[in-house]
Amino acid sequence: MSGNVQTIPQMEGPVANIHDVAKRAGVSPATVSRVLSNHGRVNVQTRTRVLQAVEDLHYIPNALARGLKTRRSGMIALIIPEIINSFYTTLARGVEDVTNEHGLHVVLGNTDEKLSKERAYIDLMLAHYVDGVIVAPASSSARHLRPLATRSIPVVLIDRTVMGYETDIVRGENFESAILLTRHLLELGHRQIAFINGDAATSSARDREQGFRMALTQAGTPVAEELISRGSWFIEDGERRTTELLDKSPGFSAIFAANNFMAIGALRALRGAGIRVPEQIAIVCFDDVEAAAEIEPFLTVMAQPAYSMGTLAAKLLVERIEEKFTGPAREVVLSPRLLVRRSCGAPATLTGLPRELSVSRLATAGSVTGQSE
Amino acid sequence: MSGNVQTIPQMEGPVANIHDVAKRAGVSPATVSRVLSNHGRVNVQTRTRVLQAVEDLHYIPNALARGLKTRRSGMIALIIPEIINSFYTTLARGVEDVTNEHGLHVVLGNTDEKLSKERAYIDLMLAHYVDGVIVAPASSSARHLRPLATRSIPVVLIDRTVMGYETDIVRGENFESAILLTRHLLELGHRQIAFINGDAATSSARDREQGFRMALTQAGTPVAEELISRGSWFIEDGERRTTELLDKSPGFSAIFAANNFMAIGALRALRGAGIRVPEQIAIVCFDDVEAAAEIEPFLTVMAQPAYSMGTLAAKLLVERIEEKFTGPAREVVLSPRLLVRRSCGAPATLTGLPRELSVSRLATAGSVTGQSE
DNA sequence: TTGTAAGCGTTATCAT
DNA sequence: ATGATAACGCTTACAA
Repeated sequence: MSGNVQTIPQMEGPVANIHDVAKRAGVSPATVSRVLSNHGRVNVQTRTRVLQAVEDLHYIPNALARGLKTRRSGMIALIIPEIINSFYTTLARGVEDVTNEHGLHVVLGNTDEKLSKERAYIDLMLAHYVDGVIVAPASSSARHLRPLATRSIPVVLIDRTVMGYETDIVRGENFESAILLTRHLLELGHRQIAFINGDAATSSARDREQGFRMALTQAGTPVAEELISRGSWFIEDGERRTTELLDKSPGFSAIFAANNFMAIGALRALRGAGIRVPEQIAIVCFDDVEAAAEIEPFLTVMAQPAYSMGTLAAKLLVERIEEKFTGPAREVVLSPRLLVRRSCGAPATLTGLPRELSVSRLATAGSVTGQSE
Repeated sequence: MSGNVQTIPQMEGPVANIHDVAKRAGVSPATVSRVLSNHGRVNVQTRTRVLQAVEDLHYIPNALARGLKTRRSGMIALIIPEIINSFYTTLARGVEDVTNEHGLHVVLGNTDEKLSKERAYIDLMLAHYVDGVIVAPASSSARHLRPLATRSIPVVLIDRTVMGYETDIVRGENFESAILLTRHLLELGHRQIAFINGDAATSSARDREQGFRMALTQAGTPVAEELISRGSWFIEDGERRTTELLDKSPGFSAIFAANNFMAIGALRALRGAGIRVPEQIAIVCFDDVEAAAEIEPFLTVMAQPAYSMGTLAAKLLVERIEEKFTGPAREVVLSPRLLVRRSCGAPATLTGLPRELSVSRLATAGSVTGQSE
């Protein structure tokens, strides 16, 4: 096995272009082009000759040259902030399944929640003339999205809003869902609830926090500012800030984490401090923790329909790309589901339980007034 | 909020090109090009004038035109089979972190374990003249990789081998690791072990199965063919086949799942059948189940160093792209780590436990003979 | 139905 | 140090 490896550039022949194919098929480049892009009608005889030549020469049309002419690439960009978070990857699967049906390819960019990376990806995609962009923005800033509109490249926002940029958006309902999730804790008797929020630069963080505050206010429970912590969406930060809260403002009996990752971080912190979950401190969060929940039904979560968000966003985008729809910006708001799971404390009762123990749906029209965004 | 949305193509101005920039800066297009691609030397005065014009016009160089000329795109493609599997996404993070340092952008393609999708992505990337490709192949087929070599586009395989194509590869050690993992079960007293394998078209599936067989043989335990099941790598398939095994060949006391997803599927199946894990049937698997393990230390796994695999593969690729290394194909084999976790059965003992309870490293040079690939 | 030729926006070569 | 000019490989009027 080791030893007799050959060098890499095996058979470094010249790459065939459309002229080579034309010559071999005895036609003009224009005809080859017509065959390959299915435009003008072409004799079935010559068509097969051309296809044969394409085959023989392993011809792959140069997408750069083609795009330079047509200003289209057949690619759409999907830009997400956390590639390791299953919420965004299942969403990506949804996008993919729809776009592939329309002959479009998805290229994915991970921004790591950094505006700078997001900007770089947008520019990259812009420069490559992608046909459309779906982006879950790392912040509410929209300046870097402008050039897309200028070039009339369709954009669909997903999961998060931005400010001052009207475009199609598919997102989860955050405000009322946060109210419900908070109420769930209140009903269990919790009064001192810590809120571990994500980056306040994102709309979802702001909406969820407002929902949290509203629920407390409605219940006549004072909002303890010292129990509200903001930072980044990552596991590590959730862990750090939970530890911080335990130090500075102990005494809370529950934690509301604004996403799944921070909930895991909080869990780590509590375990590290020798605190049992949920017996001593309960945790709930937004977004599901799929695989984890499979292994042990645990953590009550407000699960967003990630896959559907992806398919819907993709549909909106494809409609724009194919110009089936040219109207004003649309907003699709999907309702998360409250999944109440049992803790690990009572393993005997787990066997054979259905995977979702309890599901409550959000009413589409909420009772809360004045709340928008 | 609802109502007064404007239409999308706000400010659909013409897009500036290099001529516009040149005109505004009072220079020739060639000079603009020189400034932006840092080639020939250019007067510092004119340089700033050019950059000012670029700024003013929001000029973004057309990557298609540029690539058409230079045959480079500044992008590398990363093609993975399962975007929802954290093994591949953490690997992707590793790739990203290294390539970004070198000014290269990663575009990611998900093949869903389908050769057809992999082929489509390779062709797409080929057509777009990516500077390099890292691929975790869906099968051992290599035909569709040939054109990459023809165009001397560097390729690094990751996680899985292919047949008849010599190129750089970074992979986990599968054979001996499977032996160790099997031995772990044998030492716990298990004799009837079911093996839920992934797609036999992938090298990792074959190697892991061979390791499994070898461990049994070495221990003098007969290999029960009816307990070996092959199929796809997905959760659902792992679940289906586990149920099948429970039906047709009951009596096993442990399951060796060839990856994390099938282990989750197996767990589902066992739960569905009212079987307690690991009290009645134990499960071990390849690849970690990070988030899940955070929530409840569970499942003994052979965890591969996904992030490092990504960084290493990226380093090899960058070396090829920058032509720092032009030698023969290299093979990097990383050793997984056996993480022995406690089951959920004894929650009282969990508090404050370190996250990795026990770690054993593979010897680099194994004692097993004749085994390669 | 097919061929001719111009042009997409860059970069590279050659002058100046 | 900078400018003119010819490609790069394709598509698309327009001609035949």
